[in-house]
Amino acid sequence: MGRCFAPSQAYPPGRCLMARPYIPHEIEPKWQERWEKDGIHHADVDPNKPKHYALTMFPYPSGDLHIGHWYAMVPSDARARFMRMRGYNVLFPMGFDAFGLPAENAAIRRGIHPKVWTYQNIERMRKQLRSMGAMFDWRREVVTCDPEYYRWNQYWFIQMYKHGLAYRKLAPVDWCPRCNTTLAREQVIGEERVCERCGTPVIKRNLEQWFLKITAYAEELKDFSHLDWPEKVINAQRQWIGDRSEGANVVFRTEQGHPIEIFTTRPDTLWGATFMVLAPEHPLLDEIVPESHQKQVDEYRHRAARLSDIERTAEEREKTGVFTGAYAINPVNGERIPIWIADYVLMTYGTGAIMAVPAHDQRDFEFAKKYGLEIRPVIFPLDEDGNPIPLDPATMTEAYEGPGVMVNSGPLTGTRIVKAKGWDDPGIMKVIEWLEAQGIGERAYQYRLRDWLISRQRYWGTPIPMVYCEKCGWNPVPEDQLPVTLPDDEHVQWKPTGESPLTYHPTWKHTTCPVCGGPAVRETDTMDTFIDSSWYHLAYLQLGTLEKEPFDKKEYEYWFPVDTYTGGAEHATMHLLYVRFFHKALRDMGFVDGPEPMIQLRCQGVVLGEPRPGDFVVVEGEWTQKPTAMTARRIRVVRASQEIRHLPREQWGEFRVEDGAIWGEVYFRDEHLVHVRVNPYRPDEGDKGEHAQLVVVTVMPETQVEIPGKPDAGHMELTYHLGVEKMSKSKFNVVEPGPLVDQYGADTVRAYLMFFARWEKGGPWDSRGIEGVARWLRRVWNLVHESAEAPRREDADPDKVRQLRYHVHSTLKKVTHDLENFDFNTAVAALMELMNALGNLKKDLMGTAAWDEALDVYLRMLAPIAPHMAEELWTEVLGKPYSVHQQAWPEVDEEAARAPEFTLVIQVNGKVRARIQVPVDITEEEAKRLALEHPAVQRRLDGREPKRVIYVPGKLVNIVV
RNA sequence: GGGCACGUGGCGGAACUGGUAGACGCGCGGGACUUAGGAUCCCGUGCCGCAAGGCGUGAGGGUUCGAGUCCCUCCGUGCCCA
Repeated sequence: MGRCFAPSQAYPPGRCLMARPYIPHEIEPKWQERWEKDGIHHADVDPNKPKHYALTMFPYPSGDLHIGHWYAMVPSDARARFMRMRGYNVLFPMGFDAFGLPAENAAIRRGIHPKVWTYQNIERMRKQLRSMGAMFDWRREVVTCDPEYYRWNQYWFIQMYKHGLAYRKLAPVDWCPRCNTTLAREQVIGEERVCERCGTPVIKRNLEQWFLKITAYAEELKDFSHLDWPEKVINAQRQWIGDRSEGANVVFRTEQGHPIEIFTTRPDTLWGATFMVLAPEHPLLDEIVPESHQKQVDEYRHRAARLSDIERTAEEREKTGVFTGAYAINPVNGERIPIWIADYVLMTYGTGAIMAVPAHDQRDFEFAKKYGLEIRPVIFPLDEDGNPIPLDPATMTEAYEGPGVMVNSGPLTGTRIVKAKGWDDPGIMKVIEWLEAQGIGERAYQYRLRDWLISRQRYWGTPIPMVYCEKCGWNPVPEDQLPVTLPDDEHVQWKPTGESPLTYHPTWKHTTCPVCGGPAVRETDTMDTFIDSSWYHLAYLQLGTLEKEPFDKKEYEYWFPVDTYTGGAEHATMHLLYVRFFHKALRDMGFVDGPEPMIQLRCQGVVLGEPRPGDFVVVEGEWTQKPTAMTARRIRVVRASQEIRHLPREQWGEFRVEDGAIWGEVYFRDEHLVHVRVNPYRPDEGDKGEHAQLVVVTVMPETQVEIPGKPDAGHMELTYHLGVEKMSKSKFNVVEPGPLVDQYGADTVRAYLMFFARWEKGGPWDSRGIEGVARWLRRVWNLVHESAEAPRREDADPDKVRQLRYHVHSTLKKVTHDLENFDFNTAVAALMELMNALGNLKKDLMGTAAWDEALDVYLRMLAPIAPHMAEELWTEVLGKPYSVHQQAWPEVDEEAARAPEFTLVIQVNGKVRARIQVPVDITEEEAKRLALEHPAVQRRLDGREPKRVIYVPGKLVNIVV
């Protein structure tokens, strides 16, 4: 019988067995509409069912859904579906993280309003998301740039402000002195740190900004005991938060009386402080530097402002600094000590000022040696008998940072310092108590974690709901006046100023003081967009409007917390930390409860671009510099290098220079040049590219370019060599899901994304591999169609039935286990394997009851992975009750899943010598007997007695000679 | 410089608590069916060897009856932090 290409509508039952081809775009939109219409993905509170809140990170609406979005969301969807089939009431919502910079940049560059740009993108991405066939409950969608959403950002902020968790403080920002504006971090370009627009070196400048007190939760955030999160993420957070350093805050004063607070872990060395060091951007410098030193201070500040924090604090770097001409008074002994500035002190770290004790701190020691500052030991180490060993500053080669006894320390002289670290050192504690009694210092601690700076000098974000009045200072906007909405009239100007357009708006910022009713101005900065994603998991818990409440209390009580959260690990120290902080802050303010917002976290890997070879070309032309540069007369693509590489080596051809022509692979190309690599790349011979010889070929306007199949091609169409790299538009290695879905259908793309790599690992995309998955699904499609037409039969061979049921139930067991554990690739592999087994058994069993069971189980297992095909085959082809997605996950028949026999491995001295099939219930004696009798063993035993015989039930017998 | 991962065929990857290395798929080789095929189906495919057999999880060492898996040293790659 020939192949029958009847279109599906004309598919006549009972004829043409393999007739109906699998055409995904005929079934996928159909089911998507039906599911939508029937609301089968709606998740509603149902106290009679166990709940499962599955959440996957919502996308930024950048324009188009990337393959990375699919990679993150599709397996999450498959697992949510799996959980639903297992009897859970599953909530799987979706929304858009819609505030952010790209929208504003589009406004600046193209004059399109960020709101218009964003909502257009959302519209497009909604459609694309639907094409995935995921079970999102769209009724709960949230869009963070919607005033109904961001009013709650403002509400939370005000609550935190009222609870002392939000405060305002001076902090440095990057500043372009030429454009006279602040710059976002991404606007500062390269190692030279220049302004992206004018190329002027960027400096740091202080600005009043809002902070959230995440450090108040540092200790609790380091407790991960309630979380089932990847070790990698936990480690990153732990390291990010850092250890608590315990010490004291001590207030020094300048000669003029300005307070300078410092933090130290070694208050016991206070009497050895011989100078102070301030960060170059410390605001006090504007007041205390005398005229005589102004110039050198300014110069130094200017230089320091250009370095990154990492460069400034690198340990190996030599410390630099200058004297400010000002002096401070050491509060413990009234001594006058010089104030220096040095770039290794950061404004963002601690208070931006340190006391320097060169005798007992290595960095201070090096600094003092370099600039000839006094080194005064105030801790002497002790010898074995407990007698102090005096330190002589003249002969010290490094700071003494260890324990000992305090000397030259006024009333505390003689105090023992045991550990030289932390509050459990009684000596240090004694010093702190003394400082507290004197009113010059107090216990304090610090973490590596800094408070969360949320101010952004940008338009497209949540306005910070604070108002400043000359008389009353900063006050929150009254809650009944929320939301403070962004103005979007014609007065908003999209100037690339780096400051929020809100500042320049003629009327927006002017308001009245909520306290005195007098004139006041609004905060014109907006919030960091990470605020938006810090509580969106709560916002999904509503069916109506967010107008009255941030989430529905009943919904909250049922659904919260998130059971499974999926997304990228790159958010480890940002979003994933902020969301935990937010939860804890909200909990302490009485809005939510429980230790953590997201119990289980799983992170997908990254889909990298496909490695690809460059075109193989023959270039004819004239050498301009033999043998490294030539001008091309003619460039001809000869064969894909992929093919070349498979040729035997002797056919590869060699580098030819004598006749003005070269043959090689394109490694790079731009408008004027093509780089051709003339020694063929031979990875299979260990060639890592070290013998590469590149010829730079200049392309002239009149150069002929011949690419087979492309008549009018120019040299810009030559493809060039690309290894495994992140996908990026400029490298042309971006895989777009749209065309893939058009070609293969969403189910195939879904299945391939689950199959091609371990989900948590990711890896390079391989466009050929998808064919294998497509073939598998087509085979399933054909098999089920064939089965539907097959005549019934009762003559099943019991042995074959046993085999079939073994395959079905052992696969079911594996797939269940794998989906549970996010091992999507092996789940798909198991289904492929079962498909192969079904293919082998079909002639014996198709049409029997056992066969029906097999297909039934198969389609249920397929449903989470290829939802459209499973539905079509289940409902339409087999005529089972709609919908397959509302069916229960099948139960494993443990009896059937057990193989009747297994392969017993027989080893001699740990090396495999034979394998025999034995029944599963074989006894130890029997197994050992069979092993010892085996000829392969006898031959090696050669009459000797085995020293030992090891038996591992169900596995092997190892005979030790 | 520190921390954390990882290193398996030509390729992507399997291998649960140490127990048959290479499941599944790609690619490749052969065959069938076709006017033809890049469609479909079947067979083969870690390496060496005609075979018996030997060798194989980055390199070297160790623990063990037995190591891809555990321990040590080194090399390489990736990510995070400084």
